[in-house]
Amino acid sequence: MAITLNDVAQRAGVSRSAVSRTFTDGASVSKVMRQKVEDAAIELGYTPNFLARSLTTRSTKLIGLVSDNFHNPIFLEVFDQFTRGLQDRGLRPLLVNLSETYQASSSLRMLQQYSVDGVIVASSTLPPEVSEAFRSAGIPVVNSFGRFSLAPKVDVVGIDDEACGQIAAETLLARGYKRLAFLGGPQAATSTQSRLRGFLSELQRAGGPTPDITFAEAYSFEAGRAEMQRLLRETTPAEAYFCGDDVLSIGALSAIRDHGLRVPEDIGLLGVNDMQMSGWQNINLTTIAQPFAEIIQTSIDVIVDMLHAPKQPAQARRLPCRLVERGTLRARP
Amino acid sequence: MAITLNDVAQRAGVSRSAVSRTFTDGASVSKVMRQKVEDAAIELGYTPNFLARSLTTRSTKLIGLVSDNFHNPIFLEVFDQFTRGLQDRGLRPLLVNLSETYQASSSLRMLQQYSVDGVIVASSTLPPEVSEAFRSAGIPVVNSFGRFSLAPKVDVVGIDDEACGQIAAETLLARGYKRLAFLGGPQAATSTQSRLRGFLSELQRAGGPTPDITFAEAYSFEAGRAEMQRLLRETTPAEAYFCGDDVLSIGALSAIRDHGLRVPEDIGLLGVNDMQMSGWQNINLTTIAQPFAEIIQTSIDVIVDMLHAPKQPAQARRLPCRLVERGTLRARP
DNA sequence: TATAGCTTTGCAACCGGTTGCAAAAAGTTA
DNA sequence: TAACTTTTTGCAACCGGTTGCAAAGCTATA
Repeated sequence: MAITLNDVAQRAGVSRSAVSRTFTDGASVSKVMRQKVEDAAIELGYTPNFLARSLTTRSTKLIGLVSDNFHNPIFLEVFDQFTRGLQDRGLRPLLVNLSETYQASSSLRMLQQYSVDGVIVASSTLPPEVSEAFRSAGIPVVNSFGRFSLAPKVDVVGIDDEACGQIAAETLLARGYKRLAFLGGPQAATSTQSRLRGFLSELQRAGGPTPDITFAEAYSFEAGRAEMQRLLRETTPAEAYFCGDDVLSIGALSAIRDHGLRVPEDIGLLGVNDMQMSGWQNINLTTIAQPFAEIIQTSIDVIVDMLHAPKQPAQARRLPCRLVERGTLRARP
Repeated sequence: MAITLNDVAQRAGVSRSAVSRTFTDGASVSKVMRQKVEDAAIELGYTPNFLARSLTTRSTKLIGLVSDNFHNPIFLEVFDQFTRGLQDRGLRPLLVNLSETYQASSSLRMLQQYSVDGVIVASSTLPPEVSEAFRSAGIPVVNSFGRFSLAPKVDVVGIDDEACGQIAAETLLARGYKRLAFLGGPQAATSTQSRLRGFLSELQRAGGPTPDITFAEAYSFEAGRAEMQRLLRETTPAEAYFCGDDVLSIGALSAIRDHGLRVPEDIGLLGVNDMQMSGWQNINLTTIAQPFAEIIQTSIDVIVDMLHAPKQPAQARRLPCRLVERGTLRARP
């Protein structure tokens, strides 16, 4: 059916090796030979079969892109940037959607069967074991948006969640807020735990108040809204909330407004992520930006390096967050 | 490095064919042989190499999933459902992100090189030629969210955009709106054109008014907001707007509120898509729902059928839309 | 027990490429 | 022109599998 090396060789009247060589850079081919082969190839519409080639070269240029986060709108931006970044480097993302029905363990086997050159685990909620399994199977892996650790078992690129919590504390204190609260993501998520730790330690250091602490069920609009509704109903609300992430904040925002309160006049709100939507004028969320582009770029750089270099000791990289001022916190007094 | 067929054959003391056969269903292997081989395989941790296999079986189970829409939040839901649906059937999505820097033509060559079994083009904005190129290259292809046509050159699964326009007209007329307007997506998008056509024809049939017609630059929040701002500034606004899609509507909504007008009291708004966010209580957009799950499921069914059956004549399938009542249109009088 | 019929097995060729090696060709130098 | 390098080329083996074919092994039948 498809045109193969053989067809081209025959058409050009040369050996198969010659054809192979004209399509392998760095191989030795004379000008005239190259011309003959390329003419024949164009004439027949030949393109080399990458998978057959991979058998001997041991490189497929396939990168497993595995995630369990197909609901938080921020991840569309993440997938956009990952796919473009990989494409720019001639790599191909094989997308894996982890869920209850498709477990991490089967994804490992599957990606092995497809001989992927490497794997990017893009998730802040998957346990480290998922990434570690790839590494122990000998597959280069990087965990994007993973948790920082001093002695990581796999390469991690993410933000400094504790520093993020600190920034939140500094910001809220500087605005003169007195009664503070932490409205975290799912309690089990390590990102939420680290942010809380940083938040608390900075409050303590600065002699600030002890905040109320609650957790939403998930990083989602509904969870944020539900938890804020509960808080408004059952408690005296704080003056300002440091929320687990933006989508959660937006849920909380809707609950506050429905309750007849104003933001930022009655209640202040601070998110994390700076997703596009947070900049929309009808949301206009003050938030701590994750450097998505840098995290993704760095992750790709790391995995590309691993393709060339032999196995290096794993490293965890922390990239800095920064405050994005918008309209859900009152101005400094 | 990795364990191969040979290793297992040697370990089990049998021929390579025997090993291959125990991992190929439908092949002839005796009980004892299977046992021996499986023992050895487990002992060594062997899994067959899918790519090597594909060389002779001519099936990679790889499906190219190509899209140019990595900005509209609705597409995260789309990718979620596509990847799960494909995974459930043992197929692997190779994600392709088309943009100015990565053209459709190079994606065709690339997907050919990876011998994909089929391609799903998920886009309502890409021209039909993109999908057609795959078909003429002999690769099974289905265009999801593509435009309906009576004599399509490739299989298409989408909504009935004209019917969608009709529903919009009926809905707005039934609410007693007199001054209507169409705020479309990009003028070049065929989806926008078809919806406009259905909208106009139904208005005419029912003896309704002639609507104002304008187009936003893109299916995006900013474009919707910018166009609505312009309308509010330069024209007498209509009583109700039928918008190109939900994200556009949300942009328009924000412009209207910023202008000090209320929705639905002063201006009515009707979207298309019913993305998750439209149900959020602070948006609460009345909209015409696309049957995403069905479109995606059908698309996968179609491509799977094509893998087994020889080339059939192309078919365009239209799935029905339905109105989702929320809070941006006034009630029937 | 011989024979026919079915199942199981291994051999060897093949899928579409790459690559080490040695022979052939081309280029240098004297 | 001869001798020596360097470059180009083809052969053949290999990557990790599958599969048609024929031989070997079994079972059933007479």
